[in-house]
Amino acid sequence: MTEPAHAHSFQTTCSACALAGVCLPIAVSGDELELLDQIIQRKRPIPRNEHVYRANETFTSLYAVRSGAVKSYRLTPDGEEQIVGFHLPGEIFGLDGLGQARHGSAAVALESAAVCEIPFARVSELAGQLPGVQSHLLQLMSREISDDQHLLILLSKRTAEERIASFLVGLSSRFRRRRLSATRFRLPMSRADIGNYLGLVIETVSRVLTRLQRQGVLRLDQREVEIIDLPRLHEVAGVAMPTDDPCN
Amino acid sequence: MTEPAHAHSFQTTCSACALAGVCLPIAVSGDELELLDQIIQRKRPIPRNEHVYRANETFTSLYAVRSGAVKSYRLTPDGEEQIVGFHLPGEIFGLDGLGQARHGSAAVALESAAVCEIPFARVSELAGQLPGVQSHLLQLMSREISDDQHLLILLSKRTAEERIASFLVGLSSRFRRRRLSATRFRLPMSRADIGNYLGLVIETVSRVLTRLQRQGVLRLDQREVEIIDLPRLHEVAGVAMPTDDPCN
DNA sequence: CGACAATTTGACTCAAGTCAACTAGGGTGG
DNA sequence: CCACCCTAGTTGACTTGAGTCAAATTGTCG
Repeated sequence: MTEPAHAHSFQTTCSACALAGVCLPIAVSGDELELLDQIIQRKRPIPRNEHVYRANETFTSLYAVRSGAVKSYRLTPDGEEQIVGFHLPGEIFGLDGLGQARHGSAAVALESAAVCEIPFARVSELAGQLPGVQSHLLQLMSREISDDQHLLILLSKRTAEERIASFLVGLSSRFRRRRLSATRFRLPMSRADIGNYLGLVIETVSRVLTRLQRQGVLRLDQREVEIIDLPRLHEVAGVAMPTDDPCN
Repeated sequence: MTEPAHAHSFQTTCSACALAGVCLPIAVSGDELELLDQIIQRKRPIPRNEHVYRANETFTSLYAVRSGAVKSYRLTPDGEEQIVGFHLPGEIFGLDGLGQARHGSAAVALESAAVCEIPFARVSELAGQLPGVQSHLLQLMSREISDDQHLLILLSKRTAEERIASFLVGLSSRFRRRRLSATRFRLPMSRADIGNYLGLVIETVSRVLTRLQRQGVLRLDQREVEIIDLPRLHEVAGVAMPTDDPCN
């Protein structure tokens, strides 16, 4: 929006980005990537609690997280928020309002975050020409559907302990994918956010976490997590989490 | 699969179909529709409990319900099924495995059903040429995302009563869209399916339904529903259901 | 007509929610 | 540098909505 004509303001090109291979261009090669690179805008950092977009705003762009973390949520009819996803570096968000003209959800930075903005009109054009982009787009959307459906299963059939274990396992593999430690990381979201996402009250989240800690499965210090016994955590989870399950 | 070379075996063309305007071609016009018509295959009726596709089968086609009803479900890691959607005449299903090579869910007929099969490779081609098709495809997927997220909210924050009321309200508007009665219809699914979908046990479904009946909100006779006080039902629901909420 | 499947109803249980203190950090301003 | 406050998180005691188990009822179909 407030981006100057010369869009490449903040940092590298896609090909030089540390997140290449995690992010959008994964299925895109050579000159395709170059084209893409020209339409992606790197926005200045977004401070904690600031919105990337709000529910009902006109849909113009997809976004990729470069650093920090973002949550997206919907408003329930009674005005509460329901978090529908957390987005870590290298992940794309904002797909929801894609067919519609407006966003159905809102996205807000959990901590100071940098995002790339990808004007959809341009991607759409590209998609017409490059089947790689087209199919990658569809892949992203179907992954989103998959993720939501995994979460559905979690919410409709799983106990508090299973939900939280799954959640942590899921985070763990997302960190691993970025070649960060899968067993030691910092939670970018509050207990309240975790609870909201998993359909639990904050007290329950807290209790389950301390229980897992007492059982020696993990160690917690504030938002720092160390998973001591990952196999055990998998067992407790029983079910795979969104975005970490290769078999879709 | 077993379809003869001459694909147009069962019934009309899209333009003559009673469901035109509800189904896929809604955003497609004139000769586009004709093209589409040539790639859609009308399969012979699928008997109750027979699968349209199974989880993990290679993804080849989208499907549209012509008559009857279909549910799609995922298998949880412990082998139970989690229903993720019900599909009524005029609705498209099978979008889930779209980006992936395989279906993540399975689809099975709830009652004897007729479906149209839409080979995706052909649609994909078309989409490259006709932006109308392309954008309609995206629209379908984002509606699916929306629907799943509505269901998420339902499951994570709502009481049994609210879930069931929402479910009925949702069905009601889907019947209305087909220009059928919004207040008198037959449930195509069992109580067990409703419960599974809404994250409730069958006994709870039954109890809530009888309670709503006692309160004079609706009348039930087996699977026949008559909604006596739709506004009241809306109130009880508190939240809108998947696929009936125009504001995405 | 029997057998099986689907649904309803009742009695009891329990996982998670509610309410209410309490604790620990993390700033901020004097 | 410290007193203070504010937010995030933890813990305990109690309540409750929905699940479990069990039995009765109704519908369906060979």
